[in-house]
Amino acid sequence: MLQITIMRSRSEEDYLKAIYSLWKDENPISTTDIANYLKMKASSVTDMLQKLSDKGWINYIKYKGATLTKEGKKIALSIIRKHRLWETFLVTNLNFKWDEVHEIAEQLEHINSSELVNRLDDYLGNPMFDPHGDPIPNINGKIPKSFSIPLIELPINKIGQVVGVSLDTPSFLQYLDKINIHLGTKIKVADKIEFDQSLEIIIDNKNIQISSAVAKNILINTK
Amino acid sequence: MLQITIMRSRSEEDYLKAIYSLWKDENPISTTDIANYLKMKASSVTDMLQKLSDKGWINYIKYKGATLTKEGKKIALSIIRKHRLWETFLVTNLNFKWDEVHEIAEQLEHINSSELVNRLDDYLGNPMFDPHGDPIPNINGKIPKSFSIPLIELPINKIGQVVGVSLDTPSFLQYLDKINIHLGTKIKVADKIEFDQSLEIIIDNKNIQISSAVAKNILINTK
DNA sequence: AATAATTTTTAGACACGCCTAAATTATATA
DNA sequence: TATATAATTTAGGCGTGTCTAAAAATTATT
Repeated sequence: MLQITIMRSRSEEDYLKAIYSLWKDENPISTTDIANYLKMKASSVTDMLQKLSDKGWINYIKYKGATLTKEGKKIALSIIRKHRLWETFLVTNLNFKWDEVHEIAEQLEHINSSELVNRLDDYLGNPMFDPHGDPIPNINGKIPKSFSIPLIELPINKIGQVVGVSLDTPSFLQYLDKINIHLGTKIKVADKIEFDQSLEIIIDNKNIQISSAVAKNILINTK
Repeated sequence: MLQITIMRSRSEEDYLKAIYSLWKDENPISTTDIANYLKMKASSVTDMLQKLSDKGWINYIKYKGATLTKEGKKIALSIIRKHRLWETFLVTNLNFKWDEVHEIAEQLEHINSSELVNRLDDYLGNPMFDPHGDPIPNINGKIPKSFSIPLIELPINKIGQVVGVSLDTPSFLQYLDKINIHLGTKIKVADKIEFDQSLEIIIDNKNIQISSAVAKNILINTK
C-alpha cells in the first residue's frame, strides 16, 4: 500500500478543521457557514473548497456545500489531536490558565511531526481529555467517549466533579476562574431555583449562586 | 515609548536568522551567501533584503550586502532563543536524540507568544546552553559566555566533560551516538597521535580512537 | 408560479515569496 | 587599464490565498 503524505498549508488545515467542527448531521456544510467560522469572504471559501476537493479531502458539490472524505476527516482529527494535546501541555505543565491557551494551540497544532505528537502524548501520560474536557483523538483518530452531564442536570445533594466545559469563550472561563471552579473541582448542588433555573451550589464548603446559563456549560462526570 | 510589534512572516524571520548566523566580522553579508545558506536564488534574496530594509530590520546597500540593525538583531536573537529552548525541551523532556531535533525546532521557533517562551524557559529551569552546547540568549537577548574548548585541545591525561558540539550535521551526531559520546560524557585523552592528529581517548574505561576532525568538533568544559 | 431576496460562484485584482532570464555593477586578470 | 568573469539587481512571471464586484443559482415569499 503506497501512502504518500501530501504537504498541507496552514490554510488548508484550517479549512478542514472548520468543516469538521461545523459538521453536525449528514448535511453538507455551506460556504457561508465556513466563511463566518473562519472570518473570511464566501468567495475565498469557494476557491479553497475547489482546491480541497481536487486533493481528495472533501466532497464538494457546487451550490450544495462540502463534507469531509475519509482522508479529510483523518487530517482534521490529527489536527484536533495536536491542538488538544498542546493545550493539555500548556495548562498542566506550563501553568497557563485554561482561557489563555487557545490562541497558542492554534499555532502549535500546525507543527508537522508525527514523532513529536506521539512523544508529547506519552510525556503527558496519554490523556483522554484536554483541560476543557474535550476528548483527545488517539493516534488512529478514535475519540474517547465522555460520560459527562451538564451541571444543571446534576441532582440535588449529589456531588459531582468538573471534567470540562461546553463553552470556551475567554469571558466564561475567566468567570469560572474567579468563582474558583477548575478542572477537578467538586461541586454539590444545594438547591435548584425553580423561578430562573439558577443553582445554589457548594464549593469548598462555601455556598454560591450561579445562573442556569453557567450551569449548562459546566460538565460534570457521571462516575 | 511607543512600541508596536510588526507581524513577521516565517520567511522574514528565516532571513534575519540567516544574516545573524553568517555574521562574523564587521563586513556586511552578501546576497550570494544568504542565498546559499537558505537554498534560494540570489534574486529572491535581493527582493527580501529590500523589504527587510524598508521595515528597519537590516541596513542594506545595493551591491554591498546587509547587516542587522539593533531591532533586527533583537528579532534574530529572540528566534534563536526559541529554537534552542525548544531543542532543549525536545531532548531533555521528550527524549529525542540530539540529531533529531533540528527540523522540529525550525518549526517551533516561529511560534509567536512571548508568554509561551518565557514559561517554557522557566519550565526547563532557565538553561544557559542547549543540548548541542550552544548558548541560549536570555529574555533580553544576552548570550551567556561558554567556557569550552575543542576536545583536540584537551591535554593528555586530563578528564573533560562533553558540553556540546561545534558541528551539528546528522551524520556527525549519529556517529557520536554510536561511539557513546553524549552530553556530560567524561572523556580522558590517553594519547595524541602526532602523525594524523588523531586521539586515543578513554570513555567508560574503554579506549577508542577518534580522528582529529571529530576531536575538533566536540566541546569540552574547562572547569 | 413568478418574483424578490439570499446564497454562491465567477471574474478580475493584489500582496507575498519564490523563480528564470537579461541587464547592470563590481571584481579579477591579463 | 582594458577586458573577462563573477556577483547582483531588475524585469517579468507564477502559484497561493485573500479580496471586491458582478453574475448566476437557489430559496423564500407573495
